[in-house]
Amino acid sequence: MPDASAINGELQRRLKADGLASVDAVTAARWLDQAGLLHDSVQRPGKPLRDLLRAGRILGQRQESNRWWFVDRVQAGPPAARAAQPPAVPTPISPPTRVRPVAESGEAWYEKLRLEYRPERLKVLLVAESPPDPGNGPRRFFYAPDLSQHDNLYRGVAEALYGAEPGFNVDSKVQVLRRIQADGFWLIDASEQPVNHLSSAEKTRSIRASIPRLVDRCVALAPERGVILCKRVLFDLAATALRAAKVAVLHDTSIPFPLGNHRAQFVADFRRALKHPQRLDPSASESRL
DNA sequence: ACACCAACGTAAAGTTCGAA
DNA sequence: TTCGAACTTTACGTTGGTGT
Repeated sequence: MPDASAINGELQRRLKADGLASVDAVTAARWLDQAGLLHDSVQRPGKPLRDLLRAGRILGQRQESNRWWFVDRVQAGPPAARAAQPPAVPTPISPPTRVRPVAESGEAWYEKLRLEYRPERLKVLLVAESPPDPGNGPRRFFYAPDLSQHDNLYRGVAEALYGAEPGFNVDSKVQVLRRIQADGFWLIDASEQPVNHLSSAEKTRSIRASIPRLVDRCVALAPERGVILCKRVLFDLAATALRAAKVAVLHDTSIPFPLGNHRAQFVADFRRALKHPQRLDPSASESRL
């Protein structure tokens, strides 16, 4: 009989040591095998741990809608006592205690710019993937005052909102950002750390891990009309969770990132989303922005 | 232990834009 | 005109979860 207390202790210890908010069942099973606490199955990796998960014996266990199991890091407390709690109840970490392992300086730069353009009255919350990792080049960002050739998201949003107006100049970035702010739009990122330098698999894992916190933030920000997810993978990973949390997602299909030939599609989908009938407050005014 | 199915991960292809 | 960068889409093999 596996020692559930020792297993829970080891999983929480590894999550804390690695600065992770959650871990998938297969990785967790590998940890336990390495620690000599639960021998993993070679043919069916993760199987022994999944049996414990199905029995509801793992602290912080969670099963996604796609049936995949995860173990979340939980707040400090006696593991043995908490392991006996009812199974399959998500135990998310509250935002103030979440581990943020990467240097704050870059993040603070993004956050400062973002806050400069936070609208007084938030109508539509735009969600992007993450701030871009500039590599060795200058930092880039949706809310950065300089317009670079890589400002695809800014160009897409500006085009969608104001591109139909004669004489609209997308190059006046600061003025356009102020107008976006005045019109009640604000952009946040699903992942607060850049993920564009990661492999597609790592990127997906990173975004998926950020979804619970993204949902919390969207609920807290409570945009009047709802959110628009500005990339296909974001819609695929977050739309269901957002709707489950009673956050209105203003489009029913994924919207492509506004890059190159996909910008026209983004603009069309974005404009359609703004006409979406879904509302958080059915009594809200019918007037458009 | 096995079969089945859905979801995932990865590589390759496709598209556009800007620079040379 | 060509090439490379940046990114999405697609196809297909692999993997994970479940029921028996």
